[in-house]
Amino acid sequence: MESRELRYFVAVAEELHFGRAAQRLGMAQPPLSRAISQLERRLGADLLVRTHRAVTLTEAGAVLLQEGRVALDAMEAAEQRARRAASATDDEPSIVLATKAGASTELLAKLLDAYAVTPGAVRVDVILCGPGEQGRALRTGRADVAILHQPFDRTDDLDVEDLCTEGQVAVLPAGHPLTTRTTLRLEDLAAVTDLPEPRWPRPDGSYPAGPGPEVQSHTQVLQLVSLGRTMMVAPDSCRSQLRDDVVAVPVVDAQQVTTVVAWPPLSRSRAVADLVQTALRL
Amino acid sequence: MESRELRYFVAVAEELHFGRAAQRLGMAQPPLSRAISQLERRLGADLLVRTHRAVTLTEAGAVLLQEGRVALDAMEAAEQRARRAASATDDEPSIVLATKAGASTELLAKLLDAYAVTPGAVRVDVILCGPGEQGRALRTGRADVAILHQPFDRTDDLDVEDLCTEGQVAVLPAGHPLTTRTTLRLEDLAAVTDLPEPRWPRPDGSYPAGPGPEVQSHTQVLQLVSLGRTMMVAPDSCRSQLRDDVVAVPVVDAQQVTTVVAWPPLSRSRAVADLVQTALRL
DNA sequence: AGGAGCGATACCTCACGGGTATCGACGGTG
DNA sequence: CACCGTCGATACCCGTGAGGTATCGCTCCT
Repeated sequence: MESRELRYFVAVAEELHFGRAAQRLGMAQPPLSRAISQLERRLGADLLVRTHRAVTLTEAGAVLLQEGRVALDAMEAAEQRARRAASATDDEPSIVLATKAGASTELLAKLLDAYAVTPGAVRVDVILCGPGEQGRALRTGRADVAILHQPFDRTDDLDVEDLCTEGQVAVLPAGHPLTTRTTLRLEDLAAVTDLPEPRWPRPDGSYPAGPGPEVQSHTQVLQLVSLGRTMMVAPDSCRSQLRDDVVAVPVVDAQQVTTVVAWPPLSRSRAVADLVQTALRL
Repeated sequence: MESRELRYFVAVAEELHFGRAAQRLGMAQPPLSRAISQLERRLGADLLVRTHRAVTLTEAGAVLLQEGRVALDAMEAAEQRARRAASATDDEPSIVLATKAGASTELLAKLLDAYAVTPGAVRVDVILCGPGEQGRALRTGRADVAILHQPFDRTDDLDVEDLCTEGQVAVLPAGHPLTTRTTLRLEDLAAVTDLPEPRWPRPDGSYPAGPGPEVQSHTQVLQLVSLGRTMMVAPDSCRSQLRDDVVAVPVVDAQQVTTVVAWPPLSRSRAVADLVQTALRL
């Protein structure tokens, strides 16, 4: 099986629509149809069920989608890591740390400062990912180490170490009725209809449907909160970066959030090991 | 990057010789040369250093070799698992267990018997791998679960559970001088020059160089031992299957061998979970 | 009944993957 | 020191197949 065929299949399996998948792949629909049926012929198995109205996955298709994503990530990781190894030979070596845009700034700053004075420290590039995308950055080799948040991020195929656990707060516009409370419960938030949740972009740049505003950064969200256009639920530690026209109220029954440092298994980078050690000492 | 290019690169990186790699890939050397340099151009990085006398890996090449093997295994795993999911839809479902040819027969028999009476048990196909190849069978999707042996098999990217730990014995022809001893040490075996270690085939079917006989199965080895042509070091439990014209003598300072059951992370198969549970109860 | 939506089919084109022949650079050897 | 053997790169040719456009056939909605 060629990776091209697998990319095509994953696109169709995700979109469940040949036309849209072809568009996403930047090609016409007929060759895509043909490539998929050729793949099915080569595998000797049906992957998709085409009823004229909808495309659905067969059992084998579901398996190939799940395993295929892993394989494509591994392909991309191989390419990225080789690229980075090459540039490390020319320039100075460095590692890439992935974190959620705007999260845990304080912890991260402490970590980077502490690591910078470690003997043998290398440059650390920080990339900001959309929520839930840090793990993928690790799996595709765009990052060497990541800060992520249990239980939101999948970590089943990564090595992790816990850093800290904290509760969550609701961030609301100053003057909102709920800001008079000292604590909130999830049901209180569910009852809030005038402040829809913001919508973050998907990896491909498109936005999910919904009533909330489209956002790209945390500062943007805070601005929208202070304008009374949205609200946000975030870990306690975000309070240190809040503007004074927004109010944070603890949500007592929100899930505890554990901040963890994660890295790909098999990582044999000295710098990553040092950085993790530094993180654990904090 | 296409998987074809990666396969080509891995072949060259492993052979460190374009001609042999091309032969292994079943193609001519010039297109292979071209494909590799095209890959290097696309990555924007040199992967190989060609001195007219030898081909060596650059730093980036070494990274791409390591990561590329993982990625190619993942590609193959996706294909195999999809194939098996398809055939499971038609026929009855089954799982594949990989084990080393001829090892732990007793334990395995007990395990299969115990699992067979478990509610919801499915057919278990057993495949026999060359030494050290069970892990690869898991990683490439040819097997769902494997019996392997620490510390010989790599398990860093697999989930494992220990089953049992035992010492090792040297299996010698009856009448050999060392069979008068009740215990042996590794240095005793190293001093044995008349009985070379057997040579097992590599995954590609070729044999490593050496003085020992080429073998494909354990019975074959036992036959050769009884003929006084070779010797073997194996876990204690192999004693139960020995012919009476060979003698097993404990090797007191040989590494302890732990038999483990292993499966790919992310495996969400009910049958695999049941089999592992059964194994742990033994 | 008509039209819109969507995947499959038919057919064409050309880029590229793969083959053969050959070159060029080096190293061992008589 | 000239010769040859080895090995990767280059030049050139050819056929396959990936991708494009046009169109069909089926289904559902109005």
